Amino acid sequence: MADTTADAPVCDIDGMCYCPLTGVIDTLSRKYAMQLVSIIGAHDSLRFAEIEAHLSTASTSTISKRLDEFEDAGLIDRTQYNEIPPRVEYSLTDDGDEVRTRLEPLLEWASAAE
Amino acid sequence: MADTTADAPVCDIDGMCYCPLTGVIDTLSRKYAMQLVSIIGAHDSLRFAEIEAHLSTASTSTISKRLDEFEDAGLIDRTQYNEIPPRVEYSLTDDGDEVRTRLEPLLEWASAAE
DNA sequence: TCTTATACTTCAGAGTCCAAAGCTATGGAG
DNA sequence: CTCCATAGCTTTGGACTCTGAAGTATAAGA
Repeated sequence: MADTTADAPVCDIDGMCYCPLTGVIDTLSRKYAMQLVSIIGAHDSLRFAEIEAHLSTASTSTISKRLDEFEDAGLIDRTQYNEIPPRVEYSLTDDGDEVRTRLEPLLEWASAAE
Repeated sequence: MADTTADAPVCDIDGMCYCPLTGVIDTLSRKYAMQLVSIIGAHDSLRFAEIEAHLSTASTSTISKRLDEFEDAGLIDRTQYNEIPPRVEYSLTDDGDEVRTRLEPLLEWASAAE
């Protein structure tokens, strides 16, 4: 009863447990985030309108936000070509490809279970 | 231009792409959802207060909602013991354990990258 | 001049997250 | 007989997030 550490018995188990995990997982814990990583990774690079066509249930603004967040998190590269009409291409960074690789088994199982 | 299918050139690539994937992925695409599966799976079974202790940044109501969603999705079992005070235990189903297994590589990489 | 094309941004409304307080039931202390 | 403690939630009101629809910028072509 008289313990120096008040009462915080967290992660005192044999196995592993990713308790207050933040960072990349927070970025992926948003609507369409995992699908988006998978879609970009399945191609070498994609333009905004192509992403929209693949992920037609997501709104334009949500896709735009996800792309911004991924760029901030270092998961994707955004390459802008100053042409008219403008052209922008998105592709995965090495970290982004790492995430996609580790996401693949989950997505595969989830799509088989539909 | 004169095509029977209006204009829906989706997923016409060599590799695979999980485009409008819904179901389990939607359930996992919410705050703390992936951590929650991992935490429950790391133990045989857990009580509500223990989950709260592990996931202390999440609010009570959010944890409650995630647990309901997981039960609806068939990822966890909820066992209620009618004692006073009441006792409830949560554990992964076979599907839930399958998800956890496939989630593990991602969480491991994400926690190493922190 | 009007249309087309691309890649967004802005808006209002609906839905989701938060902390804190309340609820159910029972047994024991005062 | 009233109060407190315990466990597992639900409720509340305010802040943040997602949605579809509409608007922005630029220049070539009809």
